[in-house]
Amino acid sequence: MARARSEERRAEILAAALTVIAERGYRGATLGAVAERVGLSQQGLLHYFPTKEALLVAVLEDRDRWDTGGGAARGGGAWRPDLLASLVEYNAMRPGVVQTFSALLGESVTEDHPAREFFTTRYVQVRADMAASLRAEYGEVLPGGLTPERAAVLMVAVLDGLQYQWLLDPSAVDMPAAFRDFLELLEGPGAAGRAARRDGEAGTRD
Amino acid sequence: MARARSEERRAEILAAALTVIAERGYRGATLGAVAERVGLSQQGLLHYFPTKEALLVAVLEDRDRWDTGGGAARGGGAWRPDLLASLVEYNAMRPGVVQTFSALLGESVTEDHPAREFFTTRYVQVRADMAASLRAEYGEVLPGGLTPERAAVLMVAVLDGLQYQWLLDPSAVDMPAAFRDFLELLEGPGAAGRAARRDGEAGTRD
DNA sequence: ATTATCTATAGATCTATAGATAATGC
DNA sequence: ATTATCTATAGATCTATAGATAATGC
Repeated sequence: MARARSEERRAEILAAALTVIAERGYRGATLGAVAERVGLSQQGLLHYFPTKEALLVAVLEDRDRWDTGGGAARGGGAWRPDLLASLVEYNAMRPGVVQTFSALLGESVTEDHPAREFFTTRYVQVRADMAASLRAEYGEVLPGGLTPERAAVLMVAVLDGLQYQWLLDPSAVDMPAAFRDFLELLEGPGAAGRAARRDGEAGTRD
Repeated sequence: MARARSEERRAEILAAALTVIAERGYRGATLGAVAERVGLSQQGLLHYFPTKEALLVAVLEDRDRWDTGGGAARGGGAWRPDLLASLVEYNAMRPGVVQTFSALLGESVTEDHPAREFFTTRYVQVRADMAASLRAEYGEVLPGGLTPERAAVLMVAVLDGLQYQWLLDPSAVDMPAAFRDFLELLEGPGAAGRAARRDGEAGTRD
């Protein structure tokens, strides 16, 4: 019971940290602000996460579990283009989470940032997984003419870049539609039909 | 003479601010660190820029002049795809500047960030200028099938997104090559030849 | 007068440590 | 014993204001 309580508390704290980081970035986030949101004193929070950096690491590990933890996600299938299109649609409904990780990604390029290695390692793996998915689907050359590896770099770039434009000006940027546009460039005309056939779904996109 | 001295000093301070922001972001940058780099006391610096925010605004205004100030840049021609390809190549040689603005863009999505409006306004205009350039070149539909407006959103996303991947792991990402890949997707095969003909240059890309 | 700088410092914060108190689990 | 929290506080910073000093420009 105590253990369960404790886990609950930690989860509450992580959720609060997500929110505060979205509002102010990691450097701007204060332990006091996170604690207040949970209804703890700042020192009470430090009982669960002994340092500010430990809290950030926990936030990042949590994300890692989410992204790669699900059964279907393991082994390269998580970053299939059609699943990504759904992910983008899902993300467009939770600006808070997108804002947290966009703020962290932006900060992570500065020196000695505790999230830097996380993002670096993660992108190596995400690009590799995407390339594998694209290769499985299209072989060595996509309809648009790129190799899977070269397409993967652009895919990650589009995903991240769209988030910034969308966060800054949600009404000016239709993030899911833009991502679908990009997929069509990569996959050539008829991509929507191909995806629908594979999933056994009817209906068209766009 | 006093005026000239003063302008020089301000320029020195702006250059130092660029560097410190690249290292630590705006929130992490301290006036003391900027001042030290110029060889001034923190209070001496405040003589030139009365607040930290005033210093940031000056950095951003400086960038605005750079981007849109040149004669050829005015009126929409600055964001032509072929010029962008050169800009990306140029940027790949100055990671410091790229890092400054990538860090600022990342921070700008957090609440009440003093650069938020700058980036929001800027992106509206950049997208519009790009769309105008693409329309002038291709008309209502690009070879890849997108309208100029829809292509512009993706182009900005690719530019920003590639910078993060490249800053985190320069040896893993060939930023200029990736951007050329994207242009070929947009413009279809033969884009390199088309650009070369327009510029009266020989030679191929890629 | 104005400009360029400096010393001193007020007033806010922030992280993290120390040590106490109360409740829970063997 | 261990867990969950709290009060108190040390030790660092940070921004910005106040006021002094020296040099430059009319």
